[in-house]
Amino acid sequence: MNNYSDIEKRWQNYWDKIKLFEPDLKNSEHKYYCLMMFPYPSAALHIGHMRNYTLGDTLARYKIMQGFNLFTPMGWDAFGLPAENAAIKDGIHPAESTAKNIATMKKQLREWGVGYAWSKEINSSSPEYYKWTQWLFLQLYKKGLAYRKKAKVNFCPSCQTVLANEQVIEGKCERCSTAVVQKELEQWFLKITAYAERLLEDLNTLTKWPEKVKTMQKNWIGRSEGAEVKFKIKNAKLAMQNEEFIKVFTTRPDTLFGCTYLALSTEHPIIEKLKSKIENRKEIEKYIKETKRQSISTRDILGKEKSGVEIKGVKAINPVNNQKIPIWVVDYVLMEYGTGAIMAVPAHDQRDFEFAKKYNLPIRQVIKAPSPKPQAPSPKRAYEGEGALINSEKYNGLSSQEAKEKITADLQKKGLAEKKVLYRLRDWLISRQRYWGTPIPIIYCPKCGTLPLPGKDLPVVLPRDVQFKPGGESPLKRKSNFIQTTCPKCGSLARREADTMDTFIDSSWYYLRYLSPQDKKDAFNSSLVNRWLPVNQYIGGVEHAIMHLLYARFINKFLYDCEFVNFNEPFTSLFTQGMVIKDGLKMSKSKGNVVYPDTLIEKYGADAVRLYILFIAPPGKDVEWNSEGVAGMWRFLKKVERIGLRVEGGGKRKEREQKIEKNLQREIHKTIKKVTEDMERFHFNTAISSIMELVNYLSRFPFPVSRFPLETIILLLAPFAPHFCEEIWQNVLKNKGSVFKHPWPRYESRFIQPEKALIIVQVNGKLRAKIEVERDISEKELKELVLKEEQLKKWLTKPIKKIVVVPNQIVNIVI
RNA sequence: GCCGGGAUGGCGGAAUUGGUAGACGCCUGGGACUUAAAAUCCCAUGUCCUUUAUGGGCGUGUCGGUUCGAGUCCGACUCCCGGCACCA
Repeated sequence: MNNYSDIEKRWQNYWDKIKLFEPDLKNSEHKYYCLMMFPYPSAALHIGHMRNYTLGDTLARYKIMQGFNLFTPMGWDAFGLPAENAAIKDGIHPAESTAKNIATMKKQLREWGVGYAWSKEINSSSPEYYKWTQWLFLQLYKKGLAYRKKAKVNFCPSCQTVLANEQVIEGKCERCSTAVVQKELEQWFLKITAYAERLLEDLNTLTKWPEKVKTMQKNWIGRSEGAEVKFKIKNAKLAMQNEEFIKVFTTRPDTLFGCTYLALSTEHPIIEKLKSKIENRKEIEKYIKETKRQSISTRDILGKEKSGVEIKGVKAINPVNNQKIPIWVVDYVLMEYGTGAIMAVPAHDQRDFEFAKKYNLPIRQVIKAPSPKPQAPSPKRAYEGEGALINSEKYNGLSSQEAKEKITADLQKKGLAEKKVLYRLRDWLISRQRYWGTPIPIIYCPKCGTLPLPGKDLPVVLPRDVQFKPGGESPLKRKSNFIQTTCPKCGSLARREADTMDTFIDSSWYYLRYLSPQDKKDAFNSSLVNRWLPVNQYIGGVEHAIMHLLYARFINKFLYDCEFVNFNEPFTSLFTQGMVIKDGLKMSKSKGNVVYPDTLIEKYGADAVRLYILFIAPPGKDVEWNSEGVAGMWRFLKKVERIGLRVEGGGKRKEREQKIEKNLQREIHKTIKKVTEDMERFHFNTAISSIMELVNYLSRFPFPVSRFPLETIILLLAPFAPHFCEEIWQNVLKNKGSVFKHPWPRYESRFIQPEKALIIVQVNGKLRAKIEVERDISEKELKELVLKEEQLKKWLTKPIKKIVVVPNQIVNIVI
């Protein structure tokens, strides 16, 4: 083969013609829904993308050969920030650039031999799709799961625009370097917290998800059991009747006696309330102003060194011992989590410990670590484990567990504490002050208030004809014929919501739409969806482990509760692929380290590149890209091709199989077994290497050989190198029909078992000899054989203490 | 800062359950074939020592532990990567 492009195109057209990837959706028997996370249509796809899609395609082709009724659709997560930025910068309409990118990507996917059920293609930015994203929002609204509240955004005063966290670089606007400020806006939220417990609990049912993803989700939801404790505020001027409290949440009420100060978030409302009593008001106000976060991102807030200022003139009363303790305003307590205030226990919390050291606050040990690891709070660390209470008056000697119960119960009697379960998970802020997204179907009427758009009026169409200003303010806001509308209830002049939705909503339900992308009546066809879902295999980047996968699970559960779907979790099995790294960084256009596969494909063919990309590492791991090895895969395919030219004649496959030489027979069946097992666990790299071993074995074999070994190799290789294998299968081996319509080969165990066993003989765990013996001989016989071995004599210089025998494998002599 | 993951030759990696570390491929060196080149084939290729036949020591990020036996399990640490709620 020398003209790859022609041969590859021919087979790509052939697969179209035989509808290899077009499923029969009416028949869901033996179904296999293989789903790749749909991509954002960025410019051209690079090697990193190619890795993801060949991985999915290889699995899909393997499943076809196994006889599954495969459904593997593809679509476009087409709304989002980059297209809008490009529009602002270059004046090209997002719809235009998106369409162009999609065309490029489809062409590339095709050239790679990556097949999809293109008749089911979806695009989240088309009105046919986002109409139903809006419908979904209305369902959530109807059930009280969508609500409005104030929330902060990054705002660039110079560009007059809201910035994404990504656009804030060290507190400054990425476009104009102006210091970013925070702005409070009324925004829409989805009540994902109402599902916190179920999202957590049902992780247990996801047995085919990677543990690491489940752990990350679990920690993200962050369920903690503890108590909310009230600290009274003392001030000379504060009368008893209008007592103020500061509430804190703690998982460690057992350490209450070690609490030596309270720490408040800079946004805690009590500061404003106590204003008149604070002696160092100026100082506090100055501190709050200075530390006013320049970014709303947690990593910026918690990533820097902690600081704080003591509030003078007021003290808090520790409810367990009535001790007066200072109150500090600090920058390491988030208003969003818990009560916005914490009780600080420097002896038993590392952050508090460091803070106390810095500002010379008292550190009081109240928990004694259980021996044998006596761990007093050393000069360097807090002891964060549990243990026995000390310095805690009547609770001394109790275990942490007992003390938690008892102290909480005692405080509860006095109305000073309450048992609580707290989640770290926050509600999902979905409002975006941007153009290129799904409009939120809400109308604000001066008389009737906030109203959902009636379903019959959907979709709220995103106006095409808008102006993108260099400043970057959302063009929807200025589009008066979009904003102005009439109230669906009273008919008076009303205003549309100008914000659009987070694109994560688009991607939280798309897997349902694929079954009926042209449906005009419903978002999805429940009866089809219930037969074809949950998705058998979901494949995507590990960077989506938390947000996208949690949002999709949440929306699915919501739809389940509404009885639109009858499955509780959308994705049965999840595979997270690794990233392609170049020069130590994730390959991405913004980092300027992308490698495009096109020239490699031109030189070596798509199959060699596919093979190489799957060969260099297991698909779950990150891999550093180096184009040099592609040639090796090309050589490998050439070698297979040469064997193809030297096989002999016809006969029935079964007969050919019988005639084969015994050792070759064993190698073939061993390889089938190995490749099949590797396919199941996504170890495509070792699957390929064992096919290579068989090819090496065969190429050293006296020729001609019968067709059976080569046919097997072609079948095993077909999912990886589809064009090449189809060509050999049909045009060299002269088989009728597609190689993918031929069943995946099966192995027979009886051919695999070797007669002899190779025994590794060790002395004190070090390899000293290898001997071949009959399989399954008794331990006694084996020991005798081993001890007779000449080459061992020189090692057995001391008396033998013990002999460890692992049958058919290893003998370790301990001297 | 917090959560999750990773580290094995010159390079990508293999070793699936604690049992021969380095499969397979790349790079590099040597040889065969050839008028020559390409292609192909063969050999070598962790490292050090003794050199020559055998061999032996060391070696899976660092330090320590468990075990007859550790890349794999446990503890502490270092560095790198992903995520941290408006990139998707």
